[in-house]
Amino acid sequence: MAEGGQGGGEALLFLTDEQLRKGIEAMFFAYRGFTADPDRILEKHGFGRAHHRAIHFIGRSPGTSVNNLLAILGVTKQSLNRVLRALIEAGLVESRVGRRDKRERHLHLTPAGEALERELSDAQRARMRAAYRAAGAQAVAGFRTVLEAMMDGEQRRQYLALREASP
Amino acid sequence: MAEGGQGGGEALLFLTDEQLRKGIEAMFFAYRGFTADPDRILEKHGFGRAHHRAIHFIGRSPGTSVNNLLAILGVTKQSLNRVLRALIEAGLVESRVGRRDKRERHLHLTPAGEALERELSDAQRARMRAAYRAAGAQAVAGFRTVLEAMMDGEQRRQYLALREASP
DNA sequence: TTGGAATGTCAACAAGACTGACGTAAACTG
DNA sequence: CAGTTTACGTCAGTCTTGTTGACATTCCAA
Repeated sequence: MAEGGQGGGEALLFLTDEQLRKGIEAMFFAYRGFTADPDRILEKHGFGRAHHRAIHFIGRSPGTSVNNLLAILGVTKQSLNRVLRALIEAGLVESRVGRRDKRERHLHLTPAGEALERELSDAQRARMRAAYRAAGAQAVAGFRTVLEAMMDGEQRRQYLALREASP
Repeated sequence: MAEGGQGGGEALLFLTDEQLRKGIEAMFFAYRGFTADPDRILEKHGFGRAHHRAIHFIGRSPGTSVNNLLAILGVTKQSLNRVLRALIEAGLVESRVGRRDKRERHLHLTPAGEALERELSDAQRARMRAAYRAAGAQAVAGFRTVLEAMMDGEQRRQYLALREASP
């Protein structure tokens, strides 16, 4: 179908409500699959999704400040703080007082934190890899394109900022 | 087009960890965008995401049983019951005793429930439509293909079952 | 130097998930 | 027909993760 060439075929785009609804439901079910593996691992360690998100983005941007993490995660600082405290107590995250600005705390994963990060992202990558393989390269490109278009402006800005960091 | 993605280029599929990570982060940020509009509407009415999910799937499959809804949503009956009770009290959902099997309750949206369902799904469809338009037809196909591949087997079964209902 | 802004912490609360136990009515089964 | 299973509802208690509000510390600029 849609051999419209990479022109992409705006012309072929018949968007019935039913098709849109399928997209919505696909997001719902796929997101559950997307979080299923990490959830199982986290439970073993007594953590939840909030901890996963913190670990992910600290691992992604070592030395990030609490405020920066706050902006990415879109939660209140009090909520993040609880999560962070648990991770620091468990010895997975280290919080270093800023050298230039002592109000800031710079966050890093400890070796144990890196190990859990790897365990979590290995699982998630394995699922993503399988899905990508099953779908093919063109599908993958389309997948990313639609997801980016679905973000709010601010979210897309943050997403692309992460992208820059490691192109 | 799913199979082997013919032009799709399995050959072109270089799945670096970095690329996979981008896909993971895209899911994270896109899902936030995906739920942002409904969340705003729900707040006005004093409901949450859990209510949205129930409303969506009742609207999708009118007359569905509690047990069926339970399976789709993947929560406990206690959790669903709290949500359902609120929706029934608010006059958005009606629970009818089954005719054939009187143990069952068949769930329907009232006119008010349908109105809220429409308000919610209009918002969500508008975003989905904009994303689809921006991405093009091929991207849309790829998007759905990858999402389906990302589901667990049971989830995919349920997703496709909904699909059948209205092809 | 002093007051405001930024950063982070502690405390209390709410939503929404969970488990476990129990009750009722209807349907099924030997 | 008696006993078991199924479908649903409810009460009670816990956990995670979000929320506000109040407060301490640090920096910076008037």
